[in-house]
Amino acid sequence: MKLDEIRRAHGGNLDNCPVRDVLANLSGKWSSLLLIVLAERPRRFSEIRRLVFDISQRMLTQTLRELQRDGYVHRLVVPSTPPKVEYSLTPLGHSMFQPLLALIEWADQNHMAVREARDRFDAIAE
Amino acid sequence: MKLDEIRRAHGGNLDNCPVRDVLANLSGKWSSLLLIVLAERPRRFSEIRRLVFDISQRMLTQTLRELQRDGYVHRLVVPSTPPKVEYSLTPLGHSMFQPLLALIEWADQNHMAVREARDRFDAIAE
DNA sequence: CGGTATCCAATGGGATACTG
DNA sequence: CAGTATCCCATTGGATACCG
Repeated sequence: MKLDEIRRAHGGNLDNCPVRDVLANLSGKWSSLLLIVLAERPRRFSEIRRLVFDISQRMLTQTLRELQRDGYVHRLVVPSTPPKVEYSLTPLGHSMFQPLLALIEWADQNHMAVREARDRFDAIAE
Repeated sequence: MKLDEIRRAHGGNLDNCPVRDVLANLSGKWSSLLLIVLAERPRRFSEIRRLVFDISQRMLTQTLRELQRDGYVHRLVVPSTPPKVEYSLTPLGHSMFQPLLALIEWADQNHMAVREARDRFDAIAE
């Protein structure tokens, strides 16, 4: 794909633009972290909460709903007492997670380079 | 890389977590769009503004600064009258753009699947 | 031309309390 | 257990005016 095609997809067609429309919902504070947890294996609500221990209950519910709405996450309710709810990645979710994982691995490997760039920038600016 | 390693990198080490620290700055409303424009070729301030025509001057300046601070973007001032400022991707920026582009292409190719998932979700919820 | 500065509205997100 | 509901604060981002 050519870069100018991607760029032009944005012009004149703002709400439909894939970059804006799709990536926007992956850009939240918690989305990628929840996807990492669910890509490993299906998890229950309380399990996810323990793993991402500083997320509030409100944001966990809300972010899972958004990911479910976009078709990345499946929500399975097991009616029992107490109720169980299991979250898992859909095929679409797994498909999307492949390129996302590449970006996550880049972040992991180049974390220090970014931090050093920041320190240099801040040192000059003072 | 194993998923549980990525996940565990988050636990107990919150501010240093690469996922949070690096991806957070790529998650803004304009970051990926500006990176797409600059990955094509270097551009002047006013050029970028024309291409991403609905960005405000304030957000263009601010987002470019953040990308520059993290080491993705280089800012070259040509002192002339009128002044010229050219923005371009650094080697680190080009390196990061490879996995980002894969995600952008995924978004482009699966845009409709995501929209359909949304419609189904909204239809059930009503 | 390429910015800053200021003000304001909208959104994101945390804390707490309550519920089937 | 897995949520909702409410309130409130912090951050994001848009509009406008001004500047070297």
